[in-house]
Amino acid sequence: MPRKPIPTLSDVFTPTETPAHLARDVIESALREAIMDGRIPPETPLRQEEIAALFGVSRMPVREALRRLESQGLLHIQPYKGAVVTALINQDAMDAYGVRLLLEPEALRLSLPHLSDTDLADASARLASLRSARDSATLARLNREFHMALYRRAGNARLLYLIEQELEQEERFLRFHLSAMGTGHQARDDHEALLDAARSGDESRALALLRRHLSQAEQAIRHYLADQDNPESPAGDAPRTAGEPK
Amino acid sequence: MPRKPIPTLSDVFTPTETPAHLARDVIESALREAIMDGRIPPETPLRQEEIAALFGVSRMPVREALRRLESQGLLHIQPYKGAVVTALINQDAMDAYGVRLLLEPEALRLSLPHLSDTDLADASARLASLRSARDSATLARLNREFHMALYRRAGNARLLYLIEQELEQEERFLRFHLSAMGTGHQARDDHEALLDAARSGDESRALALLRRHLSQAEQAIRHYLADQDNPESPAGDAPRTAGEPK
DNA sequence: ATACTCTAAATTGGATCCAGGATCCAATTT
DNA sequence: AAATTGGATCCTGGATCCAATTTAGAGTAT
Repeated sequence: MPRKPIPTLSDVFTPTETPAHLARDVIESALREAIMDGRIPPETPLRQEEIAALFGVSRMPVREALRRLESQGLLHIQPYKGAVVTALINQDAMDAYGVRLLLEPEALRLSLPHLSDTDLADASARLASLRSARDSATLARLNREFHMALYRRAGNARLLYLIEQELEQEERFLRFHLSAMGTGHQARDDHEALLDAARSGDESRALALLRRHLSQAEQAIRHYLADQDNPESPAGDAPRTAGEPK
Repeated sequence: MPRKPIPTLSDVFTPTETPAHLARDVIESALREAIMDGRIPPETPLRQEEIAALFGVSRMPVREALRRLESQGLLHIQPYKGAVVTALINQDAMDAYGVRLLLEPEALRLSLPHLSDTDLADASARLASLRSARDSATLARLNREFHMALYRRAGNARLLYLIEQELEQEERFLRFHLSAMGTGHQARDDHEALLDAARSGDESRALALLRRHLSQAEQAIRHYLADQDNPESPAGDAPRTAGEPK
């Protein structure tokens, strides 16, 4: 009996050459999903035996799944000590915004002339959903999908792959911290203007808007992280990662 | 007597950061090396049992090593069919040059003001070695090291990581095809001029040279690949490498 | 001879077992 | 009481065994 396949967008890059539901693939997808949407918070140690029991398999497929997740940067494995979920975006990882400021405008520039009405409608649909969505997880996902919809026709698979990597990292961060940051409306206006520029095919305006949007997002996160590390107004209590061992 | 009577053991023993030589890590490194320098050519199927026997271990550490190499893009694994070494740069992978044309000039721009005499000496040393090196493997490696030496001070770890990834792919390709391409001297002049511009801190000239260098390298490889696929003198041709099975 | 079917060998996926390192805790020492 | 040590326990790394799948080959019918 084929189990319900877990829809992962990484399937976009691996053209579903794995029709069989191998345990290791099921576990890998499930763990990635769980890590990405925060059900498994950062710093959580992953015990092979525990996961194996959870899925009703032996430790073997778990081990192979963990190895792959490590290569994808979601886990950190130390010999004889095990795997822990990697931390979210921190000050060091802010470098990614510098990279995105290079990659995404170029992707948009390449994609703009080839965007179809369907593509624009897809992006618009995400925006509409963004307005009504309440939970951070959905908001973060829609944000990524909106951006990718605009870049989709860039015609450079490698470029799109790298951008998606960065966007997934941001998504994971936003799922955790978006509500505490409270900059959703800011980004919404940016998105509206960006989509409008894309619709009219105004390249220079669209690129300028995207660059500004990314810069502001970087600044927002940078300030948020700085406040986390050194809270000046401890009114809104920062949910310090308690990390209670289960 | 203020003299310490007994030196601490940490002074006696160098705190080596790599104490454990796990089989899977040894195998992973060995296989990557072998794939990168061409001892295992593309399209080669890798049999777990064969590799295990070669290293005198069981299939288990081999399997974990293969998993990681797959995530790193060196292998392609299909369920129940096994792992094959991925093909080298092909027409599809030329996308990478578009990405490099974005990333590397930015890295050079960021790095240029902070390059020390030591960094420039390192780059110069690579150039000197490039002049005397004969085999493609060494040439390809020195090419990568020369570029990275110039970018080293960019101060954006993520950017440098991505560039290194792309350079390693190119290195792997060049180890195979550099001798057949015969464009080594072309690149040498580019490198000389680039290093000169970097020495004088002439940012705009250095960036222009780098962009031209990358564009020409892309064109050289593109033409080479086109000739491979569609040779002007169709004599006894090499086995056609069955393109996209789509 | 060619195409087809079915079987056996080859190969990978997964389960179970054992060994070695890491961690925690009590016992001993200072 | 604080620190060190011995050892019990947990967890991971690797080996071996069995199951599932693919592939190659023998055999048969057309």
